[in-house]
Amino acid sequence: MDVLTGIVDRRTSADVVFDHLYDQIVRLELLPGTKMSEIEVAKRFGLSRQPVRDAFSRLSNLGLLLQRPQRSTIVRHFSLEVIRSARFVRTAVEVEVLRNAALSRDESVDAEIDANLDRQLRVIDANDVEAFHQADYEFHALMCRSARSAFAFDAIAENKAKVDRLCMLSLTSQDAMRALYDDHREIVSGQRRNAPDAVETAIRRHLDRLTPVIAQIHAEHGDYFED
Amino acid sequence: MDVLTGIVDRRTSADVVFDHLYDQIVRLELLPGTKMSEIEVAKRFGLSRQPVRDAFSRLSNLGLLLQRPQRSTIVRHFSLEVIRSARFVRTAVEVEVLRNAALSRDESVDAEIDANLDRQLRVIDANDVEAFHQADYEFHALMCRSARSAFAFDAIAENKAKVDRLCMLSLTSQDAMRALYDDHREIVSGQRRNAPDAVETAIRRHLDRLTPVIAQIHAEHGDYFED
DNA sequence: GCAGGTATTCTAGTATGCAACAGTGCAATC
DNA sequence: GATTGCACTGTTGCATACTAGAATACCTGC
Repeated sequence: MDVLTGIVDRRTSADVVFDHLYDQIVRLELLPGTKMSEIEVAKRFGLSRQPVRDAFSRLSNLGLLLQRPQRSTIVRHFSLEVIRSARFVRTAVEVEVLRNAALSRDESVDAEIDANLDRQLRVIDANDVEAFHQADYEFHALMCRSARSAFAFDAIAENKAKVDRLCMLSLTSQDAMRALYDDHREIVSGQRRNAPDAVETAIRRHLDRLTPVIAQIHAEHGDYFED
Repeated sequence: MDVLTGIVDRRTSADVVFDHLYDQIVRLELLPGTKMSEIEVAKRFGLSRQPVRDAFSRLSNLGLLLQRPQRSTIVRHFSLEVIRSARFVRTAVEVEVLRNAALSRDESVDAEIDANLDRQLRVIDANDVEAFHQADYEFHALMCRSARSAFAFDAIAENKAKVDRLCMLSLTSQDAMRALYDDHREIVSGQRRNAPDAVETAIRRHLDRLTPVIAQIHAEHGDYFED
């Protein structure tokens, strides 16, 4: 969001509420369908309704809350449609980025990428899922930088927000993490061999790995979905 | 935005203000850098500051306004960086859409596409720039539907908002419109020949036509830019 | 005449109160 | 016993008032 609002702002109460709720929603501490009253949240933070209203409005813009006039506001359900759309865009952008990166990359990022891959390996051995997610996130950011398209990562991150909650439900096994890691390696390898086609195949397969996970979550937690 | 908020809501005062200001900003009736006082706008609409605040907040989220705490809010300047990013995403999504469309398309949309192309030709002859922009917009929406990826157009439209104002400054000549029309024809032709590579080349050239236009606008209206 | 500080006047952030509307439960009637 | 009407409660939308910070203009001292 800072990308849009520009200048780093003094932190306002509304910001605090926003960050807190965002975190709770994405971590699924607030489940889809949960009723959110402005008054109740205001009380909880010791504030008036106004800053809470502000925060609610922002969360609605991100698609995390559903505000219905004169009716209660609820934590938005997952939507297969929205997820599909977000993944489509993400795939499109990643493919474009990596194609660029395979044709001409910024070699000064190579060392960071190697270090990141090493770190992935370490946290997989330690079976630290949280850390792996973090490293994965950074990997894709690094690839954007490598493609001299750092800005593209904003778009990826934006779409990530719409899918992130869902990922909290996918208990990542060590094998699954290993598969993702192998994809990463293959992508980097293809990039360094200047093999755009190989990279594209790899990234598509990489992002497709989420498909069965989503189907499984939909089957297990149908009540979290609106469709 | 309806995609995010879901249900069709009763129109609120904040909605009215939002729509009105959005329109004014995109049409460049409000120029980048214009100071926007909540109080002043509220007076103009005969409302209190609250709904105006709401509208401002939404416009900030879209990157059209810049709210600075305790300082005046202004119409956001163009940013080459933001434009670059938006165009990158747009290109990525369009390429992905059209590649799909070239591989397997929904033929039931063909007739609408043909009708749209005819309309483009007519409005070019009439030199109706506004109508051409509209037809162009619809063309790309139709191509998304043809690719069975109607949802992808949301992403395109979203990014369009960031660039749309700028297009108001590009006085489109009949020749320029004709060139765009020819691109459209070539894209459709490639699609119907199942020639994804030809389509990709065409769409990239198509979207690249904006590059010199932007450079020219930047040169002529440097004061509208923040960089 | 110039520089620095202060006071004024903007701005936005927040608090509170009122109005309008949706949902719910109870009661009265059929 | 079922159904309909009504009042009540809870919700958001909007208005107003107050606070605090930032910019500016002015005034004073040099």
